[in-house]
Amino acid sequence: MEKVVKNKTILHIDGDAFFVGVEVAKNPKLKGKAVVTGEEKGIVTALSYEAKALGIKRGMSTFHVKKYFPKVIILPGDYKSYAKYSSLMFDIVRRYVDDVEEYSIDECFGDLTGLEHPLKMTYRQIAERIKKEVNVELGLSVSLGVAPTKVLAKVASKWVKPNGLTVIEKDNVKEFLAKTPIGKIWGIGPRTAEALEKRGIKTALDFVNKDIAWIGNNLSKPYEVIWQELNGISLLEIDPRPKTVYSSIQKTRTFHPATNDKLFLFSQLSKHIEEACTKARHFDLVARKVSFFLKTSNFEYHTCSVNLKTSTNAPEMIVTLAEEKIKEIHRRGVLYRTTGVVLHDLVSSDTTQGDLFGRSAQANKFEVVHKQIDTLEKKFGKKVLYLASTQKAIKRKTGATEAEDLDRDLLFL
DNA sequence: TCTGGGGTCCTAGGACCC
DNA sequence: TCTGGGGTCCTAGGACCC
Repeated sequence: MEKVVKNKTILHIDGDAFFVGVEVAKNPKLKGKAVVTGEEKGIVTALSYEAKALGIKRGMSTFHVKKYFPKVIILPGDYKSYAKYSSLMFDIVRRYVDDVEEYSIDECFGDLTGLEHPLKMTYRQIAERIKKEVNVELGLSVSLGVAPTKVLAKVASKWVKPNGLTVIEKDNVKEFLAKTPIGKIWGIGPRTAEALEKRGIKTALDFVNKDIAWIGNNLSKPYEVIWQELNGISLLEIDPRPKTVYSSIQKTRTFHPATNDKLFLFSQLSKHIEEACTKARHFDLVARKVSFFLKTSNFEYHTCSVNLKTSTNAPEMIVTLAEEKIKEIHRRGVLYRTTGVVLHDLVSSDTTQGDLFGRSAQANKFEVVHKQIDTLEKKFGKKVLYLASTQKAIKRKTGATEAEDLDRDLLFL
């Protein structure tokens, strides 16, 4: 049987300066003002168009903003609200579209294919309705793109921003691609863009005009997919599954100044392990592999990873491992700016394997204890209990006094 | 871009096995 | 002991995304 390639119509919605958008929706007095979020992190994580116009950029330190742009309003991130508005936005899309992929907190894709007749609207009209309802009901500004593939829908939603709606038809794809620098295409980052530009490929149209064989010979597989998608052939599917399955969980932290203090670095790792394990327990996942890294002030990674004999989400054994392994990767005289822990090969913990091959009794015992601690912490707030090895990281972070530290010492496991 | 934090996927190359 | 060739599995690391 011949495989029928169906023409698809994909919708992409992108929140405009989403975090700030939500802040304005919560407090309309902020409308039209230069607003940034990220106070709690010390760097700008999102900024209003008015702030952008002043020359403020993402990643700029809030200290710098305060000093040079004293009128800018700096807000702490309110991630609970962002998540709430996000899911309200996706719900509006689901009024019209069955298959919705929640791609990130402020973006989703929807498969509009075949909805013209049942909804008695053109694709553009469907998008207009969704946009209007998000604008009116949530007070959020969003930009929408409608196109034959996901990659083209991303091009479309970026075309007019903020508050735009752009439809790319099969026949006018090339007009859009001619005006799109190759590095702006979803999936083509700075490395690949630079390599392509050196070979004379500057726009997405230049890329599409290359032979598919050339792409295959010079680039890796994902770029062949991008090539097809830009040519209007839909290969990337909408994945409507809720995003609760992680294949890895990581916790990292950068600190200043960079340091060589092994004990401090270890206790940072210890804290990361606890946090990562807490998240794993929340999703009932256990890790089969864990890796640790130290990042130097030159942005080099010193990594090591370990396969766990017993998969687990309890931090004790992992912390012991980290203590050994840090000796291997830590070097004298090197300054480190970031520490990180990644739990890999996560599998559901309730797929209880037989005792022989499964989790050891000890791992299970720890996990049960931690489940109880999790409940306790939900009641009394975060960080009621933590491992002794994490102490130094907590101390340094909060700048707590000796007396306060002593108080907390009583709660050690 | 003087670079925060949390994810995914792909590939080259080594180890090991006929 | 030396010689092929081929397959699979795993690892580290790169590149990309928000």
